[in-house]
Amino acid sequence: MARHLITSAIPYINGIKHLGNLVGSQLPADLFARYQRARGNEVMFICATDEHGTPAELAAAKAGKDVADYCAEMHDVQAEIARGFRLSFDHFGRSSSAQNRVLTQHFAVKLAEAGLIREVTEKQMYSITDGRFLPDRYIEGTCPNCGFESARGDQCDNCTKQLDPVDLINPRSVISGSTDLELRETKHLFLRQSEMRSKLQDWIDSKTDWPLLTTSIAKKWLNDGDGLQDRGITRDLHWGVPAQFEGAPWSGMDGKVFYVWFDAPIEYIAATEEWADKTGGDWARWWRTDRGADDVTYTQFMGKDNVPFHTLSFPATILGSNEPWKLVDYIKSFNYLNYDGGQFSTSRGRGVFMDQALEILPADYWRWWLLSHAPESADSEFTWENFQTSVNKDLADVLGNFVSRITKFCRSKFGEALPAGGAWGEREAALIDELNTRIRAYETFMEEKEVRKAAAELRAIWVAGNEYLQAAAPWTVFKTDPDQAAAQTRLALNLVRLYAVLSAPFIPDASEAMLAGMQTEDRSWPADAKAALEALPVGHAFTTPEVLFRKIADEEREDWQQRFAGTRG
RNA sequence: GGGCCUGUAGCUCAAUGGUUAGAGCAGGGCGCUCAUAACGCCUUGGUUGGGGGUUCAAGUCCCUCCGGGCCUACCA
Repeated sequence: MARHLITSAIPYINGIKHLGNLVGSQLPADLFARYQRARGNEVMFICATDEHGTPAELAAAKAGKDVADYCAEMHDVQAEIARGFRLSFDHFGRSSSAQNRVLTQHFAVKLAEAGLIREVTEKQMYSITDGRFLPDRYIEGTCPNCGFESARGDQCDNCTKQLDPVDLINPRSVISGSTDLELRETKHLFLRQSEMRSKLQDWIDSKTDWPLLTTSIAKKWLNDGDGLQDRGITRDLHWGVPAQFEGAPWSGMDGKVFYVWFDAPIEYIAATEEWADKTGGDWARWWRTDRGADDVTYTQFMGKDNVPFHTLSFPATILGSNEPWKLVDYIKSFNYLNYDGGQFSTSRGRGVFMDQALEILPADYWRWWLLSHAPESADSEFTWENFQTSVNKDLADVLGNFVSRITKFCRSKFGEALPAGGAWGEREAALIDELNTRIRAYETFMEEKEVRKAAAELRAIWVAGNEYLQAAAPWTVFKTDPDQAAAQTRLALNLVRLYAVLSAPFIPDASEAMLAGMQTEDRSWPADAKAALEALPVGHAFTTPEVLFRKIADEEREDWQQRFAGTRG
């Protein structure tokens, strides 16, 4: 039995994520996790909320809440929504956990022992009114290049020129609007990634089967300009893992915390510890190659914005520690999902957010569309028309109607149990051949994390059932040869169970509904289609399920189109 | 500015340099009547963004121009 460690990029705590965030990491990770479990493999599927950083502090302040309370509340909200989408995490952790604090500090010490931490004193903008140092993006002013009045400290959105906050004319705090800014000296810890460059380069070069998107971003960072740069791993914030602690090999870091991007990936490990503490399980056999993790296959899922941190920073942390931690084996990255001619926008409330999606339709509808249109090779686009068409055609007509037509046919002609009599012939043999071929193809696409191709293959498997029924025509055969019609009907009812098993990673609720209808708990993966189509024997009782997927009407679609065009309300 | 990705049928997407560029949806025709007005079969539709080049052979490789997108290290 293979062992799969699967992590999804951890969503930021600040607010509810939109469908683009979902399809970029959590959903495909869940698909893979469910598939591996269905194949009988041992799976540890980890996700968490990424809770530290400036935006969390500001969002909490805006909500008038203590940041810890705010994060706890938002974590529960996100966890509830994740359950709603049937994301099957073994554990949904929190980067603010005690386990992560200990582990993050541990890694920092190990990196320091390896000579990979250096202290840097630099000058940064401090807002006296806000009482905090401001990240470049939290400073606005007039662009010295083009005169644009809302240029950010890092870049002017009008002329795209790269800026430094000190370049801005009349700089002000984005938070308070205050112009009471000054440059202050501050000391930070830097991870000497430049020292790790050739090691990381060799590692990336060895990953010839990774998505182009993943390796090209990594190589860009490795080779751009002077090559991989050292990176600050601390910040002047209150909310985070304290950078000064008992046993720290440095001093003068009081009141500072580790940068979110240092502690966030470490949370993958810490979340597994959280899981172990909760369940009594053994986290080390997933993460320590000296403690049983050497046979683990580790796959990460993320949007393209996360790639540099997962291909370079986090591996630098792992490798630099000189400890036997499990390193990622495959990084599946995704492009962005756009919304109806533009981008999803959290700030402008443009697009569909996860909570809203579930208010409108059940999880499976969204899961199917998102996964079958996953932005793998390029950015892809959500349109309501496309969504409506896919749901109505693929789910309602092809799959749902198949279940409906065969169960109702059987009920009316034979009653609600698999009828006896008849035998299979050439047509059935041909179907079995096709199914075997397609199921093997489906497995291959799933193993390769080719999400859209897997979805297309699954759909083709559904279509094969309709083709068979149409060609066999048991409703006609029944008039002259009821035994033969019974054999055909038995096969088709077994197809329903087979479809439930194969479709479960994509549409778990519908899969359960199909199994419930067939009154079986048999979820065994079809090693051979012939055997799978004999799983439910003659006389096995079933119930005719309710409509599996309802159709989306034009009026509904238009209504939603209006509702989600502008501001979230 | 630099780097990367991308442009293929009306739409969404496929195609290790190798038959006549393929699917789904939409459109047209036929069939079926078990079914959620569902299903099946057949079919229309392409100067592969433009131009040039390499090659026996180019959607695929090279150059160039045009369009779309992302990243560019202190948002996360």
